[in-house]
Amino acid sequence: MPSNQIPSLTRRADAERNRDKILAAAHAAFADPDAEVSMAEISRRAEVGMATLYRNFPGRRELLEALYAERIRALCAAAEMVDGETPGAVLVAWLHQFFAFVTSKRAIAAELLERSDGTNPLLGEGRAGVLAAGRPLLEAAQRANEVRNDLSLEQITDMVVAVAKIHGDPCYLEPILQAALDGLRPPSDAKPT
Amino acid sequence: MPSNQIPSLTRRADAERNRDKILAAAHAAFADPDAEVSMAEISRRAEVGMATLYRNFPGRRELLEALYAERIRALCAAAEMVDGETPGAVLVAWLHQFFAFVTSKRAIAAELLERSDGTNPLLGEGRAGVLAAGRPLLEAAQRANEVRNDLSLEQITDMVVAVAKIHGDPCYLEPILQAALDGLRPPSDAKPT
DNA sequence: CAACAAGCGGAGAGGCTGTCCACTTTACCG
DNA sequence: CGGTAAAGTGGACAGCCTCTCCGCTTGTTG
Repeated sequence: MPSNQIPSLTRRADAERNRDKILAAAHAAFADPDAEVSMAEISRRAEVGMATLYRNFPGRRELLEALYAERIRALCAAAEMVDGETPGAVLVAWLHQFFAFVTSKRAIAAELLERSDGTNPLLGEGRAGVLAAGRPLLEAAQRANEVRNDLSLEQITDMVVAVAKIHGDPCYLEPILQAALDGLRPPSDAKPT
Repeated sequence: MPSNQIPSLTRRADAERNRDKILAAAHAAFADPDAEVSMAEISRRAEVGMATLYRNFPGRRELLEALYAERIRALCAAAEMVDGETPGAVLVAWLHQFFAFVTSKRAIAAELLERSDGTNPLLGEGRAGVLAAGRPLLEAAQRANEVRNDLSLEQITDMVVAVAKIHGDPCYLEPILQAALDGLRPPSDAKPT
């Protein structure tokens, strides 16, 4: 009697197919970093009904998270692999990767990493995962007195995201990021421990 | 025959009254810096029809500009009055005022000072005026070699606006702004002229 | 005071997010 | 192989948004 297998694991084949169609359509729709694509648009492109879209992903945010979960995981993994001469350089290098990720999918990433706003209590792996991955880097850099310690990782990532959200081509953004990251260094009179 | 006076100066009394009602209602509606108020909401609060609202202000942006034209003008005027020990300090002081303005009316100011996006060719006095007012301060600070000169004023104000748009209370934002403004200083090996 | 145009309200077009439910399709079991 | 229950589906719908249009009201002025 094989029917006692967990029913949720035996999803119907067409449901699986539809989920894939949705992800594929969404991927295509968001190819342009600045594209602002509506849920209705995605359901149209995927040739599924709204209900199908919303059953697979309870809301817009969840769809975006699913779309970029992979890249976010890569970003978290990168936190353990970046290298640099000093802890501060490591942190900065990782923040550059983070910045590149956000700008590459501006519209989505910005939405995904937005602060919770109080109304949005938990936001899955997106923000939390990135924060967990980066925290050791910040702590090391602060211990080495290379980064001011009146800043939390949340504040730093918020700053990087904010810069990434500025409209403009990379040439325009790059010096801004440079300046902002330079500002992470202690004000030149801080003391260790 | 007094009817040859410019017609647009002889607006009907009720029209004038309605314009005032709209501005008053909008002011009240936007009292909360984070309020996101719709045009429909404003027309409801002002007790006028949509048409009246849209005849007075062709679009949302124009209404916002009218609402804050005064404060923006004050900000421009302030550019000539701030003082500080050095040109760099003057610029930073003015940027702090700019920041305070943006955060005090986050929702509106962010929208008002948004880059044109290409689709939005001219944006009146808002952005342009602020830029014109601040430019001398930046140029002075750069001449004094207190601010890196790979940054334009647009880039700097965009950065400040970006930080101001981060959600969070002042205690959260303040260190971020501090860091970002610290980063304006030349990378410590720049040379004059 | 009457005529006319300026000004008005609100319905409506077309967009969005997200919900709901009658119907279709699948998977399992005899 | 076929019947049936339940999983899955589509698209209409509600309620929001911005902005437009048009027939009626009302201020102004000779």
